[in-house]
Amino acid sequence: MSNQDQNNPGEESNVLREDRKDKLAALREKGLDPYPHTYERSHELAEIKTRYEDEVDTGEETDDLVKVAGRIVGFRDMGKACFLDLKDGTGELQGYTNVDLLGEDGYETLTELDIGDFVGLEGIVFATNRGELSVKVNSFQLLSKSLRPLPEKWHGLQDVEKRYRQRYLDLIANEESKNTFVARSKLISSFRRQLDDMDFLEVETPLMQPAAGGATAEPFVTHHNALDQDLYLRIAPELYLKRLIIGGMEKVYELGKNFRNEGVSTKHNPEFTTIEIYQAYADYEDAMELTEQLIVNSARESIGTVQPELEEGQLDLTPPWNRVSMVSAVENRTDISDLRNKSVQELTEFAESRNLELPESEDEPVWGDFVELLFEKYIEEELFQPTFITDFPTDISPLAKTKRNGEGDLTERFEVFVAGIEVGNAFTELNDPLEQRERFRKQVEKEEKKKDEEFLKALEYGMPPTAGIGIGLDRLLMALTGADSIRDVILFPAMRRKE
RNA sequence: GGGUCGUUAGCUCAGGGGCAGAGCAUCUGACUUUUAAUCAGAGGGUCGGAGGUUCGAAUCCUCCACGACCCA
Repeated sequence: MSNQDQNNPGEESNVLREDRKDKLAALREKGLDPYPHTYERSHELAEIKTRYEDEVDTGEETDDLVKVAGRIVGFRDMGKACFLDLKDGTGELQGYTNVDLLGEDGYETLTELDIGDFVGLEGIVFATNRGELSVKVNSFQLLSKSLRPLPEKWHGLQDVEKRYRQRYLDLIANEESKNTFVARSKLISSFRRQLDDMDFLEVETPLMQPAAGGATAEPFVTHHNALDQDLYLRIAPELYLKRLIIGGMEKVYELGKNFRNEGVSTKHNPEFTTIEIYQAYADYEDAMELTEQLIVNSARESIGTVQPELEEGQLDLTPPWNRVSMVSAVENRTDISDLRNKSVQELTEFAESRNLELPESEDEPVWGDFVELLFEKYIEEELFQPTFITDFPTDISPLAKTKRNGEGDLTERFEVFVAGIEVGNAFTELNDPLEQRERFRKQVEKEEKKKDEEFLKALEYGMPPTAGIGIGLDRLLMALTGADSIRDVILFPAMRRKE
């Protein structure tokens, strides 16, 4: 058989779909509208379950007439009586009917419906002889004809590629997937609600920026035709949010996407969602408390617990969380002592002796690169219970303020790890404009100076002491649900185009 | 970017040189309280694509596409 419909090149064709198109035509011939505009339902399916579950005994009928609607996901025909499973956004409910209830014609029309079709059912609530709460259908209406078969109900949709490319099928077939994305939605609204309640203002800063700053990452480039100017999709909102602090908006947050033109992996999607929070007159100690609070509450409100059972064991988010300085973590895990006084030369030799290599870079390696390398190699994955790793090297933290006790090699910066995943990064913001200028100069020797000049200008007007927090919401959801891949928490993850 | 594995019916999967298979789904028939309904029968395939080896390729080889995992 040809894979292309004769009249519509490009349109897929198979026997199952042809059957359904024939049924669609037959319905129209009978004068029925297969795609009516609306249907007024009296209850959602979960409402009926909640209300009647304990009230109706096996074999008992109520007098309550209800109208429900949803997708047919199961059908059991017994000749002159049948059962169907109806699914709506809230749950599933069984419908029962027979020839006596619908008449010969009506019954025949009903049994010619397909799994996947949307219908409205009207009837009384009752419980079958087996005790299953059901609707005894005395009239029904087709609400939308489905032309393609759904994935098999028992095994669900297993094909990983199809689950990502056709997420709607995944959502229909795999309950856990649906639950993950419901949790995602609740997680996001929880962050918003908590911050709003604390009088933070939600703000929006440019996604398209003349220069992509605030982090080290490869940006996506686009072009504005009228301005005849290249623009970059933001890699972080940080530099704009600090301008708002400078402008007197003392508590702001932005929840949205960042874009990084780098590899795709189980932990990286080219677009990902973060929340960045800035608070004037606060420091990184305050940021740790706020981070704990936000994550604990958002876990409770999204996955419904602060002690989720994951494959690796039970995660316990109850504060306070462990706080370990990065240097001491590395010292304890390796046999390096007095790490802060080790030279780049010594650390290079140590790394070589352990077969460790720094990621490729055009810049000369600095002390902090090795501390970070050792941390990532030996400690990061072991951090199952929530932990703050504090006091990052200054030379890898260009936007963070150095420690207040005068230790210039370290900053008041932390990252927070949950279930072995880095979910957040925060610091006491560097607000000394001349020092910031110097740090940028060291950081990007070659790049054009203009890049950060507007931000430096803003800083020179004066920024109050400020704490900033960034939390990766995809990563956080992965940690809370035990997802192995970021694609399992992003509805439509980036995929290569397929012919 | 490199390595390993995968791609067979709508879905879930067997089959690894000799006729293209199973379960579910679909279609036909039976069955008026089933629930992975049951029973009997039938239809459904570019075996991811292209090339090669062979008397013969879903199967072996090469290249390509897409995906998963690991490494960078």
